[in-house]
Amino acid sequence: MPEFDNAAIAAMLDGMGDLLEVAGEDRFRYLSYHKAAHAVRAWPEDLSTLAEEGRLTEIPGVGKKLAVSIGQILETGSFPEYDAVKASFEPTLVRIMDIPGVGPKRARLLYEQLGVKSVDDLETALQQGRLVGLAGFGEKTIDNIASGIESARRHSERILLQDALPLATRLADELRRLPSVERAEPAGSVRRWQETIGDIDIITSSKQPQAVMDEVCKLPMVVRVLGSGGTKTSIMTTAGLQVDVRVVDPAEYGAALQYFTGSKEHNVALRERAKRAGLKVSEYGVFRVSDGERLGGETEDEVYRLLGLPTFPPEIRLGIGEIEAADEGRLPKLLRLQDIRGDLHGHTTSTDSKATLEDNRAKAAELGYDYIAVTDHAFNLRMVKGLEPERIREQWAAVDRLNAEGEGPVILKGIELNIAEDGSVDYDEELLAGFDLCIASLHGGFRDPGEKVTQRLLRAMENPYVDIIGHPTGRILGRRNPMDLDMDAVLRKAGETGTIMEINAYPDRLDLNDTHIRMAKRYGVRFSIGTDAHATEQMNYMPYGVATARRGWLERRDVLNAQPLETVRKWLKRAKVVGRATAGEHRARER
DNA sequence: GCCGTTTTCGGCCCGACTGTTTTCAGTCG
Repeated sequence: MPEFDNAAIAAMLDGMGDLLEVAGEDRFRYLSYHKAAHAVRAWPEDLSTLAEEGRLTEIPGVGKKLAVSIGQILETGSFPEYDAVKASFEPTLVRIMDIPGVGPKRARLLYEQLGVKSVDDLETALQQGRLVGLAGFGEKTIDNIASGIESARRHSERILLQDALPLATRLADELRRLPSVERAEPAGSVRRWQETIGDIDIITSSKQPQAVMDEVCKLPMVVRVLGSGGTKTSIMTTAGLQVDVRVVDPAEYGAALQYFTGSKEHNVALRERAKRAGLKVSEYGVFRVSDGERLGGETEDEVYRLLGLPTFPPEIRLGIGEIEAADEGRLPKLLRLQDIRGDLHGHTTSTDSKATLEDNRAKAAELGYDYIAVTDHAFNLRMVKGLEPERIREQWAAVDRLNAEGEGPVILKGIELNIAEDGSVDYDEELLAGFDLCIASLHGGFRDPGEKVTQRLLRAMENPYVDIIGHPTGRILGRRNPMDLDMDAVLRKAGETGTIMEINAYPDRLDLNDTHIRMAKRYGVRFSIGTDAHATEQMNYMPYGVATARRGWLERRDVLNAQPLETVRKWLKRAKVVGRATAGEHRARER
């Protein structure tokens, strides 16, 4: 019986919601499954624990019925209602709803009339001309579905934030320079610093909307104009990314920015709350329901203020309880980029980086850091010339020389250890004790059974010289799935042993992710945000790590490298071991 | 299916576009 973690349960609830939608069920019934799935996915505790303690209904959107269903998923891997719907409709059928223009009604019609069960089936039916004459399928609709299949295939993979954010920022800058434009900002998932992006949204305000739309089409980065109307223009850029630029009246700018920033779930929660207060929120402003009067919407601050709420940082607009937290005064004071005082994960030319120790220190100085750690690969990672003990001692001597110069950020002697099959790490204890800090990471066995990789990590965390676990789940966005870890056990162990969890800021890792961070915080875990730079310019990745931490509701006090150097040393596990040994030696000498 | 500072029943976010229609359903964000 495979274990069902929160993500797996959420996926099953979403699947149920999709199938109920195709089945023509009541809208609110299938939405309740999606709503519960969203809450489950973000819930910071393992649902198996909640189930044991009978607390499943504490999750918003999970009532008596769904609590039973979730219990059944945990025990049997499914639940009867899901099995029943699956018997009537092919689970692959829901995938055709990913095609623009195909929703539940058309999906069902295609299934019942033509026996279409998948995207491939649909494409075949289309080529054979079998859609012609189907009720509600005119010529235009059929054309749109044909191009929809193509674009769904092309856009199935999402773009890394790293690729989307610079483009969105540059485009907003260019738009702001246009005489017709008053304000312009990226909205959507880019503004929320979501790890991957579907498409880019830019909001502009202007008194001459048509002029803005015309200018957008003429921008140098435009390859093709996909569509342009009075309020929205869609373009394909030279980088192959689709961008929607919207223009609104200056008085509506805040409401539009708020609305298009989302997330959808945040907006729904916001509107529900507004409604209870006799207000209505839309992309045009905030209105009083009783007389329809518009109360405001020129700025985002105004929108939130009218609702009696603070302006939420975009990163936490996820609809996972932030509004309730604000009402109860529980909103965190989020970590900021300027709180970061150093970077504790980075490599040099001694192993597989393009940068030298001096390069890294110079870059750290440029970034205004107080300290930096060199954490090259340890011996057992042979493919990148992991360091032998002699070369470590050479590096330490080099670090001592640079630190003795007394200029620039302090360099800490670190290492990125490899966690072996049995959970042990490189080197002997004496050498390990000589480092200022040790990161330990898994560099293989990513597809091993969950039990095995979990045990490896747990064992490593018991090691008193392992201060930090690097990129804990091993995922690489778009290329490698996270390991099948029991994250609840891992993060609990981190809390128990005082092992710091890394938030790897490398844009295709962002590992831990926001959900795991919230889970870990409940166990009192502390975090280190490291760029894992293999070239000096990659030290610029820190904002991606900070944004991930913010999405995980972290504050300055949760983060190791947001502390002064003395505190960094105190938080490391070795402060106890090495500190105790030193104190012991000291006492011995006194006798 | 969930939920309650009007409610344990009757609601459940808001608006726009498109296409195929004669007043609106389906889809989307």
